[in-house]
Order: sequence, then C-alpha cells, then structure tokens
Amino acid sequence: MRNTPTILHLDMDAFFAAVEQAAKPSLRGKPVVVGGLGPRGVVSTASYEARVYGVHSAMAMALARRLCPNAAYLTPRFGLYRQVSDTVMALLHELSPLVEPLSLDEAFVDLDAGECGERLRALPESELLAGVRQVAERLRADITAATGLTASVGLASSKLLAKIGSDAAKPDGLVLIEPGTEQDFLGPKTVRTLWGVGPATAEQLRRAGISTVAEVAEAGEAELVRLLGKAHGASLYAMATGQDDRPVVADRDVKSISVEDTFDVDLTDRVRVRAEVGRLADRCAQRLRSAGRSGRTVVLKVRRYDFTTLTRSETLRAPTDDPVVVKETAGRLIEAVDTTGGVRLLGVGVAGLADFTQEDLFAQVHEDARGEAESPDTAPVRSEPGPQPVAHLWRPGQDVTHAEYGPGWVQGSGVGRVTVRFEVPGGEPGRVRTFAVDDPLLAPSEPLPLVPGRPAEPP
DNA sequence: TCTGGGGTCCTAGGACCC
DNA sequence: TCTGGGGTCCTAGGACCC
Repeated sequence: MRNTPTILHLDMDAFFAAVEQAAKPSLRGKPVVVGGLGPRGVVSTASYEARVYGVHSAMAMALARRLCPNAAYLTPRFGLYRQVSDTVMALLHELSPLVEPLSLDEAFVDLDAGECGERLRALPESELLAGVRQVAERLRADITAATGLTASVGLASSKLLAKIGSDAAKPDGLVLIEPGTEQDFLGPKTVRTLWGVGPATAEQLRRAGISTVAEVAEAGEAELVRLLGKAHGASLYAMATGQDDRPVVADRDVKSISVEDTFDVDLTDRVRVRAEVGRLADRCAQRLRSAGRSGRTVVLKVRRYDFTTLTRSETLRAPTDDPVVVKETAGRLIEAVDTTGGVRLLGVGVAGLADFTQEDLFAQVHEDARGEAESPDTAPVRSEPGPQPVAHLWRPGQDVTHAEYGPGWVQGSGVGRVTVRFEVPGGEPGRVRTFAVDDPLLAPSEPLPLVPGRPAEPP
C-alpha cells in the first residue's frame, strides 16, 4: 500500500437530478426525482431537496410519489447525462492517464501517474498533502465551471478509503484521509460501508454479532472465511484492516452485453412472450454490433409474476453478433421455460465476449454456417403489431421548441394537452403555457448546453 | 410501496478429459 | 479392470454495485 493519499475518487452529486436542475432553472432548489415513470418504475436519483422527504435511489416510484407528491418527476435522459459525463471524464484525464470510470458519474483517478504524479513527487514532504488537496480543489472548481454541477472528492491511500471519503464529503465537498489515520476513520463505521457488503452479508454478520468495521477486523480472517466463504471472507478481512492494494485500471474490458424489459402488466400469452424475446434478442445483437463485439454464450432471463428469477444459457461453438443466431438461440431457451402464471420481465444477453475484429468475425460466422447447416426450426414468431402509441407522446422533462415561444421543456401532458415551461439553462425561471398535443408549432428538440459556449453535442 | 436496467464476481455441481 | 484424482468448461443461481 502506498503511503500517500494519491488515489482520488470523484462522485457527482445527485447526478441525474442535478443535470435536470441545471437544465431547468425553475427546478433549482426544488425536489426532483428522476426514474421510470411507469407503474413499475423505480427512482434512479433524487435531488437533495427530495431526499429530505425520504426519497432515495432504488425506491419504488409509487412510494416516492406518496412521500413527496410535489416533486418534479422526470424520465432519465441518458444521452445528455453521457455528454456531461464525457466532459467530466475529459477533465479527469487531464490529471492522469489512469482514470477508471465506475459509471457515468463516478471514477477513480491515480494521481501518482502521469505529469501530476511527477509534480507531486517534486514537492517537499511537508507540502505533499496541501499539494494533493489543491489538485482536487481545482478539479472540483473546473468541473463546476464546465458543467454547472458540483462534485465530491475523496483522497486516500487506497480505492476503498477514497470512495468512503467521497461519500463522507457529499455534497460538494472534499475529504482527505491522511495516511496513518485509516483505521480510526474506518473502525466505527457500519459494515455496510465496506464494498461488497449488502443486505444479505450484513445480516449474516449481524447474526455473528458483527456490526462495525472494527468488529470485522477483530473477528479475524478464519472466522470470516467460515461465515462468508473463501473469496468474500478474505477480501472483507483485508478491507476491514485497511489493506487494499487494488490498482486503478483504465480501459476495463466489457464482459457481457444484455437488454431487459419489465412489462407494465405481466405477460401471459406465450405467443407474445416469444415475440418479446425476439425483439430483445434483436436489440441485444444491435448493441453487440455497435460495440464491435461478439460472444459465445446467449443468456435468457425470465422474472415471473412472483418475482422469482431464472436464467437459461447456451454456449455456441463460435462467437456471434448475428441477430438471427441470437434470436434462434434465445428462442430455443424460452421454449424450455414454464411461464404459466405470467412473466414480469424478459431479458436477453450475450456473454463470453471475444474481442474479435469484424474480419475475424466474418470468417467465424461462415464457419458456423457450414457446421450448423441443419439448424432447428425456431424461426422467429411474427409479433402481432399491437396498438401503436398515438401521434405524439410528450415525455415529462423532454426538450421542445415552440415556433413562437422558443425553447422549453415538457412539464406534463394528458387529455390532449401538453404543458411546456419556457426557460433555458443558466437563465431565469420561465413561465408555463399549455398547448394541444398535436400543436404544429411545437416540436421535440435537442438538449441545450448546461453552460454557454459548451455545446452539448455528441463527439 | 412491491421491487429498473446495466453490469461484475463468486460458488457449486456435473460433464468430460487425461 | 470395480476404481482415482485433477483441471477445465458449462450451467444456474445469488449477492452486490451504480
């Protein structure tokens, strides 16, 4: 373990909600909840104003609405979040080549690498902590200048401590854990603080009389391995005693690609189930192709009406990204699953990804075609079209432009009407007008940049 | 109040091979 | 010939994270 706090963990504050508040001035200082708005939606992110009411991530939307009826409820706009994320990640790369993103709004940076590391090593020892802190404070300021959003930072000698530090720093703060004080910082915290300790492990530890990190350390490695198994027990003991040597790894390789859908109402019709599996297989293969990847194992996921979940998989002789092959395989798998009683969720994924180039892939596919000439007859079932949604479906939060009133966003819609608030990022809160859903002067539009002069455009 | 969608890693049993 | 042990691959499930 290094003895300098040069591992940085960055976490954007209430990211999705904060982006929406920056984009929509009338929402600043107000409770905002981003997540699925359907009958089975859950909360992705709640703004700090909404958290006061007890709303938090992963909570059922229905409960959130009950707890905080006056919040703005918005669907996520991943395209916009990705653009803002790219801006943030670019700033991290200016500090060090070793940047490990964990999600759109979170990343580790190793400040020991690159030019930044050289500058820090050149400092006299007495100024090192101040130097590291200064780098992080400037980063936070740069992020706010570039995006209009706030970020929290943890600095420590390991990934574990840096992440816990950024958590303690929230919102809009910085925590530097000085080398030598790790144990004091960790000891009193609950076991849930540790990476990999969720509800199940916490309950197991509780039954063994272990509830704090210090108690995990006292229990000893042998006892933890007995309780939790080899890998989990050993890694937990290491973390609790502050031993964490995991390096910051840039460019982690993707290992699987999957898509899934939860249906508003359980599916009971087998024909419909087959059709949905076919659609998901298509989407999955599309994502494989656009990622330039192919894989050998096709995985089908089924969640039944009672929330029991099962997976069925089949490993092919060669990697594929062919929609027909993925569809046929998933089709075979669903035939072996009993869906009596109804299906709540279906998913199709491909694992065992090979990083084959397209040329290699081409050769493989041809080989495959020769080897499996007599493939079983699982031609995809034509999906019944079903009722198409009516002309315009205005989604809450969506960006629009009105020919007369200019840019704004959809605040709500229903019974043939759509309500739009006309305002732009960085401007004053705007006023609301209502239109017919089919008003010809109203059109969907692209998100505007959160900060002027920073075009929010895909690269 | 019923519980999203995208992932990662680990375990365990059976098949299969040497 | 009545009996083994290890390694690797595949499948299924589960915990966990954001």
